[in-house]
Amino acid sequence: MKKSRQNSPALRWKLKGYGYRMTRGREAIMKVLAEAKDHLSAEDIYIKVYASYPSIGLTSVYRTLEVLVSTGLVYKFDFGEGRARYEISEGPRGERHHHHLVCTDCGRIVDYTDFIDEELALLKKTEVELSKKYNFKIINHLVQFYGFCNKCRRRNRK
Amino acid sequence: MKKSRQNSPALRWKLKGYGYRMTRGREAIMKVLAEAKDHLSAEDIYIKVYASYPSIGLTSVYRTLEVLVSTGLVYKFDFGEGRARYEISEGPRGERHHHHLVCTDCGRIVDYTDFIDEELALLKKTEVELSKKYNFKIINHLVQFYGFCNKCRRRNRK
DNA sequence: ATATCTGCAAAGACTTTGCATGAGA
DNA sequence: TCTCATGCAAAGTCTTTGCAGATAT
Repeated sequence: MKKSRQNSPALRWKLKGYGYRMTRGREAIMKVLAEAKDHLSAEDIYIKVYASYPSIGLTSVYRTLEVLVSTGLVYKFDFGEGRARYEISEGPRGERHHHHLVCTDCGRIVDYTDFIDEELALLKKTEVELSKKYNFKIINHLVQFYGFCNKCRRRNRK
Repeated sequence: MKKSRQNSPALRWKLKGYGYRMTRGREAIMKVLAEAKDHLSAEDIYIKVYASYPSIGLTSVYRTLEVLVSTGLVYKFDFGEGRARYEISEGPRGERHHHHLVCTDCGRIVDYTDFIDEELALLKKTEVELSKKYNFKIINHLVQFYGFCNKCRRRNRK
């Protein structure tokens, strides 16, 4: 059974649960996100969807992403490239939940899940305390490390 | 003694140490950053500098910020507003080092230093392990929590 | 049937670039 | 002096908006 067959209906149901209509474009976008291995930009998604559904418009990609991000189904990231990147969410405790290592030189991104349990435990604890102290309802967190990857370090003697 | 008198010369020295020339514009920008309580956008900085040095150009602000960020003297943040915000750096172990709590509704940002020690200890440990495993030279990290602040939660019943 | 959603074109917003002039060391 | 930095204007990118037509429920 293909991944898309597992994920799309679930996402589909979720979006409808939020009161949104399910359209061919939205479904295609969600499928691309569900199957993506990388962090895709809006244009990346547009191109991928276009291949199987050429009547898609870039505007719809942006609008759908806005909806998906606002419902928490998708994460939006900024890796300092001047464009946003998107990634399907499985919640901060989901199986594929990870944090990022970003090379500030070439933009390479490593998803890491090592030590995630310990990190998440501390983040959860911090979250509880911060919620109380600052009266925030915390929904999500972002953890990224920045530095130079192997190649860039060698190339620049960093 | 004013804060600016403490910080500007230090920053000044540092920039020169990287081989850059110290100009009136750069000094003014650094002074504004050193005295800032908030996270300033390029335009915020431009406006503040303009008040005392009207021959400043927005382009120079961008160019100076690029230099300052590349040397690590200033942090660049994205809080999801479509524009970058800048903040003076004292390094990840500096006295004023903090993490952020971001309201995704109104954009309000809280700098918190609570529990920072424990967080930093774990981050440091993670950093060491990640460096080893992925061959990265880690320079910096970013930790942000996203959610709804008190006001927005009430307003929207979140 | 009708409230939503869509694509297209245009606008908007932030940031970067080209180039001649000006200024630091 | 001579390289580096600056301002201005223009261009470049990504993203959002207006609107008439199409679509999901």
